[in-house]
Amino acid sequence: MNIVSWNVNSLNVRLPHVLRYLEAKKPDVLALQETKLPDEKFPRQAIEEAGYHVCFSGQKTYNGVAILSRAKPEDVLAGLPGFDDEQKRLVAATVDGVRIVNAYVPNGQEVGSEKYRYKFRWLDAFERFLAGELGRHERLVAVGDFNIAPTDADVHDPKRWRGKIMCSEAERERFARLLALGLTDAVRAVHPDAPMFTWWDYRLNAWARGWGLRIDHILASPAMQPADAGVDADERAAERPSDHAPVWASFK
DNA sequence: ATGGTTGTACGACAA
Repeated sequence: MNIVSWNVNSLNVRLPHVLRYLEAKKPDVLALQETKLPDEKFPRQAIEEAGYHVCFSGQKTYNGVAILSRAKPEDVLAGLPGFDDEQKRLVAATVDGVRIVNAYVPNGQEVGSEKYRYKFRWLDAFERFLAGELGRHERLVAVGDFNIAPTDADVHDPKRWRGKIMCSEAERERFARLLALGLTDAVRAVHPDAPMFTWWDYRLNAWARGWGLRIDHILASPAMQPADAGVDADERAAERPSDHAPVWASFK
C-alpha cells in the first residue's frame, strides 16, 4: 500500500498538479491539506473520473483536508472529537482495512502567540484522539502537515531556526509524544540521517537555495512496517507549485 | 536586509 501526504495550498490552483500526480504515481491513498475549499465546491467529479474515491472536510479560504483513495473510504470522521473547532483540520477514514488519519496541524505563527497556544490545545486533542484510534485500529497511518520539524536533521539551517516556530523544543516534545504512542516516522525509518525536506518558503528564493524544513510526516503503527519512503521534491520545482512537496511511504 | 511570495479575494491575513 502506497500512502502520500501533500499540502497543496489551494486545491483550486493545484487540481491539475494533483490529477497529474495521481496519473503518474497511482498511489493507493493521497491525503491533502490546505484545500481551501468549502465542501460544496470540492472538485469531486474530476477526482472520481481519475479513478479515486474521496472524502473531505473543508471551508472557504483557509484549512481543509481530504483523503483520496483507490478503495472506498469507510467510517469517515471529520474533526477532532471533543474539540469544538471551526477550523477544518482533520479527516479520518478506513481504507482497505487501514485507518488513515489526515491532519493539518495549526502552524502556530510565532512562539508564544495566541495561535501558538491554539497549536498546543489542538495537539492535546490530537494526541488523545490518536491514542483512542490506535486502540481501535491495529493498522493505522497518521499523515499530514504537522508544522513541526522533529529534529535539527530536518532543518536546512538549525542555528537560524533554533527555538523558532516549527522547531521549538516544546513543539518537538509534542511530536516525540506522538511517536511515544507507538508510531514510527516512516521517512526516518527508511532514511535515518539524510537531509530530507518537505516545505520550502515561497519567499527568499528558499527552494533554489535549498532552505527547507521536514514538517510533513507519515507515522505508522507497529503493524504497518514501511518498505520504502521519500519526498517527491520535484513537485516543488513544478510550474506554479505548492510550497510543500508530497511525502510518501509504501507498506507491505 | 526582522527582508521576501503566494492564495484568497480585493484589504488584510495566514502561511
